[in-house]
Amino acid sequence: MGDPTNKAALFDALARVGKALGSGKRLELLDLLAQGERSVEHLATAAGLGLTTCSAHLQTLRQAGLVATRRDGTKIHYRLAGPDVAALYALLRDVAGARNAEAAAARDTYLGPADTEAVDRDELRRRLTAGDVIAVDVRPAEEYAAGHIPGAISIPLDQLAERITELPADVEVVAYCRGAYCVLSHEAVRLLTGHGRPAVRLADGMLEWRRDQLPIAA
Amino acid sequence: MGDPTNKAALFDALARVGKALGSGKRLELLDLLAQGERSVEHLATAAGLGLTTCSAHLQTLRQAGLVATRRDGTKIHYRLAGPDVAALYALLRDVAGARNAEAAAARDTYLGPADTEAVDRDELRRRLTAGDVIAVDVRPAEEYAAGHIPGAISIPLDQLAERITELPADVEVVAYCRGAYCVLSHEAVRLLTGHGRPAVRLADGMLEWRRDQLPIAA
DNA sequence: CGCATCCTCCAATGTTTCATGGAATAGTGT
DNA sequence: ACACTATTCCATGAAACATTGGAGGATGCG
Repeated sequence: MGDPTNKAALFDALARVGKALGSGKRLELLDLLAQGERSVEHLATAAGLGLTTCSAHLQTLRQAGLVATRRDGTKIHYRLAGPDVAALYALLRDVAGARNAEAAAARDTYLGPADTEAVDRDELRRRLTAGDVIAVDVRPAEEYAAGHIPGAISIPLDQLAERITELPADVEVVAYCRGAYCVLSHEAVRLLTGHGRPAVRLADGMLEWRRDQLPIAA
Repeated sequence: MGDPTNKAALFDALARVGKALGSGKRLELLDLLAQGERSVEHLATAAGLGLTTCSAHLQTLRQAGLVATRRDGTKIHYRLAGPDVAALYALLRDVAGARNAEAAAARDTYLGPADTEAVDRDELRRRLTAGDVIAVDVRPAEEYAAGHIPGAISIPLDQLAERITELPADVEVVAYCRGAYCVLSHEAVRLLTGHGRPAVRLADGMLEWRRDQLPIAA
């Protein structure tokens, strides 16, 4: 009863998924894929990887069952195998942030000084329906196109400075991005408040919005 | 903005937690620790590891922040750093089972033929309050002592054959164990039905019971 | 204090993984 | 068929990891 060989085989099989989560580059790829499907080349440049290196990491993720592929002409688009994969990534991130001091320190360093005010999703939804604020999606345009918070407008961070005039000067902006560990909304709020615009950021982002199955506009 | 060095440092820090989940032995240790705290020696024998090897794995888990220690005399007891760690382990397990064909096959091989009937938690709680069934915790006695389903009695699997007479012959037994991937309840139900006793198993176990914050008896 | 227990640290070994560049493959367009 | 693009496969050296035995540190007991 309970053959130790089978038991080891089971845990080793589970570990293959764990191993796939055991590389910063692969986690970065998952982070990108959580926003929508992407070609290999796009992922490589976005994550700062060599093409073959990126492909190898994607193979690892695919063998673990975490991502799936779709062929479109000569391009191959990778995507997360399912919403549970995004949830796993988010939980790994949250556990690391809560339990691992180094991870928490790295997060705080990356996100920069805690000088930006944040609102939670309930407050955003309440104030959005009240017409009190304007939600701005500061992620790259294609991520906005792959799904965004209903009512939000898209101004990618790298266009925000030049397009700041598109925003009404007297309505508060709520900027959001990929997720709680994404730097874009922090930068956006700093830029906006630096220009004297009232701006806060959403405490998390699309990753958590999708995870909790809130409505999404396409 | 968004220093790539800091970004890499963040993902590498998250990856340290992922790496900790990238070994079958470490997952087995987490599986055991999810049932309650344990000494190093106990963990080593339970997982079939050398003492130093076990200690090394525990150090890895501790550095990742997934486990914590408590000294009691010469013994050192390890425990999960928090309930979120158990949730992370459970989700990894579930994602692997759902997305990775090898993991699913390994699980099915380990748990044996699907010849045992399962009930879910709602049904168990309903029938327990109705006095319709008797819940039997077939985990080792110390895991029962560390917390169990209210109303359940403890008959460890390795004592079940000799203590079968303690069970009323005409009341259905619901056996449960560590979790959905634990073999004990499967074996218990096979043993009981093999003796002509009416028995089913709980579809999951204490891991999921704790995760969903259901009441626990001590 | 001396000794036993329990565990961690250290060093050495073999194994696995990672990054990279070149070759091979699949699909597109001419 | 041919060139071209996008990606995977393969081989290689460098780095990281797992396992094991023995030394060492902390605690408890007589």
